[in-house]
Amino acid sequence: MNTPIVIVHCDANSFYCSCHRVFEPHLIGKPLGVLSNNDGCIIARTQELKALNVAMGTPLFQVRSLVKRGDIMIRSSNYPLYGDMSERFMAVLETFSPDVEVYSIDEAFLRFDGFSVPDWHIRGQQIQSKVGRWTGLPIGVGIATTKVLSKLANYAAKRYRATGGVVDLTSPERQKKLMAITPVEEVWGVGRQLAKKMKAQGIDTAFDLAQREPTSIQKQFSIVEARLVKELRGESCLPWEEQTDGNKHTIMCSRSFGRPVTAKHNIQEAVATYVARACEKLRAQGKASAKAQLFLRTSPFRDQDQQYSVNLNLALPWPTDSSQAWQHIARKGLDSIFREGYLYQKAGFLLLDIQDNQSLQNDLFQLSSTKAQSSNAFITTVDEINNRFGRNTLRSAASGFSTARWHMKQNYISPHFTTRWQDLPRVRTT
DNA sequence: TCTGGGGTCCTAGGACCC
DNA sequence: TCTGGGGTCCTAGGACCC
Repeated sequence: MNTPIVIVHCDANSFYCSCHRVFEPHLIGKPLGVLSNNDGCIIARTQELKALNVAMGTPLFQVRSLVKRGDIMIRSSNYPLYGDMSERFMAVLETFSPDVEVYSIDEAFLRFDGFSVPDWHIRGQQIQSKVGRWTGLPIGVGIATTKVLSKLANYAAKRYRATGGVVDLTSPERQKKLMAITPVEEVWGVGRQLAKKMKAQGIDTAFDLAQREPTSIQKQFSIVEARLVKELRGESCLPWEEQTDGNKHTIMCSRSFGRPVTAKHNIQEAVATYVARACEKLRAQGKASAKAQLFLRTSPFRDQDQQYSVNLNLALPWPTDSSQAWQHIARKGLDSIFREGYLYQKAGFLLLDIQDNQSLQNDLFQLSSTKAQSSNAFITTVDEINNRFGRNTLRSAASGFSTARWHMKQNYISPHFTTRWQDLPRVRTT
């Protein structure tokens, strides 16, 4: 008999918060929130914080008094820490299956193809326990035969405490039971808008959705929702993507400013910084691009102010990973869209149509090959130095200085426990 | 005073071509 | 009175995800 393919979905509970707790154990059991860039709003919450009815996306200023009183704890986001903890997490998962699809920084699908496992629930507990012991991260584990069902299983693992964080949903009877009590908006891929439309048609639960014909769902919605129905019925139709990163179609770098910005030279510095960062990512992936977008806008939350939002398409005649080429055209682009008199809040640079850098045509007329090579050698050296000594060690003068007023706020930043030598935790013995 | 950043995929509609 | 049809490419916008 063929062993069915089993898909196990693992994700860390309150991942960003849990990363902080690993290195600051006094935060365990406390209501803890992690802030977005600029310390703007809360983007990750522990159970204890959720219990206090602090919603996702709550602006910091609305809970400032709770923070001051020590009722809740907060940390600025610390992406180097999360990235490093994520790698450790994924490395543990890879000890269980050779097929790991890293879906996001804090979750992954494991595929078990041809494994004969006597008890999936026990296997799930083993995964959970090993990740806990090796990384300190608490995780949920959902086990089923399709991605959508395994996500659903993991939802149940978090929602129902008695599960201990592990749910085996390989049996059709258990699938039915769970789906019947699960609101349709909890299905992966059904957001607010879709849930509203579906409920208007009497689709209230995951089970209701699974009962519909995929063809009629496709007519009313789209092929995406039709696939969801099939997956809920146990028919696997979402692709398995082992190398999800490294094959991006777009690369974005954008930031809100620490405070409103009016001066053109500040915006120029910010844009130069974002362009440089996006091109760095592009080179790190060995890719190039000929199309991009530059955008600039005021704060949509400031009703009292004049609003301005603009999105400019940029194109180069051939794909390149050269920061200088993109800097040049982005600067000209900014000249054409910048308007005096607005309180700008955010800018960004988005590279589109990312392609391999291998087969690129050199521009025979513009650059002699020796000039192209020396420019390559220069930028490679800059990237190497920045990799070794930290981002922005070497940067273009156009990016300005780190004290600039448009820079991010990070008032609650924690040490880079795992990625900076001087921040390594110390252990004392007595 | 203070409201994130970075992605994906799909559809509709216009331009253009034969 | 009548105003092709189909294919492709591109873009904008909307929905979703973490």
